[in-house]
Amino acid sequence: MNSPVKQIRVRIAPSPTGSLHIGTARTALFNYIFAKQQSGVFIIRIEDTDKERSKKEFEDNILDGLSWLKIKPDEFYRQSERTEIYKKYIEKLIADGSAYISKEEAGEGKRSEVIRFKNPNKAVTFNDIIRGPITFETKDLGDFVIAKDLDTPLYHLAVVVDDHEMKISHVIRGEDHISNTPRQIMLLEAIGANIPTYAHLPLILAPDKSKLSKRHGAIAVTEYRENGFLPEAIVNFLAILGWSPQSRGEEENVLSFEDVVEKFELEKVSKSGAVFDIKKLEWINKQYIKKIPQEDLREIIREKILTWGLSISNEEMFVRSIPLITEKISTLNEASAVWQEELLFLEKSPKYDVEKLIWKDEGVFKTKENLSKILEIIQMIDSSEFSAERIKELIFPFADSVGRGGVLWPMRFSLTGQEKSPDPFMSAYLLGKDESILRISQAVNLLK
RNA sequence: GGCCCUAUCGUCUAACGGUUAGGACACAAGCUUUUCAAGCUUGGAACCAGGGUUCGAUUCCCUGUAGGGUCACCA
Repeated sequence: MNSPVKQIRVRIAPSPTGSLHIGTARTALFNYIFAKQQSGVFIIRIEDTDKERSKKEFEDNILDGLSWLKIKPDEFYRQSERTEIYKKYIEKLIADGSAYISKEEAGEGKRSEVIRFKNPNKAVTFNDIIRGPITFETKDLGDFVIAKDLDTPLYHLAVVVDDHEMKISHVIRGEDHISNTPRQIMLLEAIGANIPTYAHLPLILAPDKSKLSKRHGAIAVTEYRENGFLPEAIVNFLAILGWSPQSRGEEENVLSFEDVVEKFELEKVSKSGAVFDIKKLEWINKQYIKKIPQEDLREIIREKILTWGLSISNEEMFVRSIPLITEKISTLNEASAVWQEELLFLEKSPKYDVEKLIWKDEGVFKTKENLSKILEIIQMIDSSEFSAERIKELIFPFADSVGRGGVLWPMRFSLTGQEKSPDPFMSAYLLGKDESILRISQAVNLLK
């Protein structure tokens, strides 16, 4: 039989009982990448059959997060709106003897009747794309419950009916679902459905190698957004966590979404769990920050600084400092920290103890002399060519002639009054010629 | 505990029987800035153990060990 190429249809099936988990995001991403690559259809299916635990706010959070990561569904469903469909299947299953109504021990607020699947007790084997053949003996699974009643389907039933109705071709999900697969295959067979192809992704692990969970800190995608990570960086990081592009020695780490779609191979996804390395995420994020155009970055950084309740009093100094800030930060939020800690001297005139101007045992007189000479040099520089490079070029010969420490330290300190700051030339450039002259003059006057 | 999955530097990984076991993050050192970062350069760092198969195993098979997942009227 010449079967035509089957339409690829995949889905991500989050249950809205918590915020978008980083692991769910990765599963969604891998499904999305696979769909894009195979010209398939990507479906988001909200699995909200548990009325007690499902919350609209979580559904919103999940959808927002996915949309922020630019993972957009071609089709969207909500299980709570499909009760009638499940009901038909449950009735059919009961009618043909594949399921039965079971009387349960009443007590402790539990129901007295549920609907159980009649386990045929057989060996079920499926061929996992990532792991190869996996076999289970289903007899120890028992007659599991598939619904509380005709109008209240449970997880396995709803998944199976939907995967069938939605013609899902590939089920790509987390490794924690491997043990659910035999139950679902038996149900699929019972309703006469095709068995989709399965691919179980390795889990994302915490540093202690256990499944990543709330107690390990940030796991919600929205938290990463709030902490100044870029969606492109998260997508890039998640894509190479458990998968790496075919390489000839040199491995590429910074990949655009298009690159990933082009190079991705589901069969090449690794089998073992991967520890979530925040340091690497930060490094990747830094690479993406560097790609943002200066003007855009300026406004993003401005917004970050202002929302932190900090002020920007001199626009020119602020604009000049953007490349420096960009170079230093690996998340957007760090911009405010840099502004507050290392660039505070741009906001207010330095206040310091006079002795701190003196480098080691240079002495007051020598320091004053050096500072005066620096002042002289800076005054000579034309405002139009007042750059860190130019200042350095002119100060260096002098500094080398009398000893660098005695020149560079007082220069930087008189300008900034801070223990930590950019180097003296950059500090002078950021302040501008006039302000630099003013601050160094003040330092000269303080030295007596 | 039963069942299932997994096993290369600290971490993410490359290698598809023969390599000085490669890269990235992290780490260390040097340079630079005589501050702190960033940046650049260099360096240290791994095949879980034992049996097979083979001329030859990190690679294939088995056993052990270790780690993980899962055992709901949750998903």
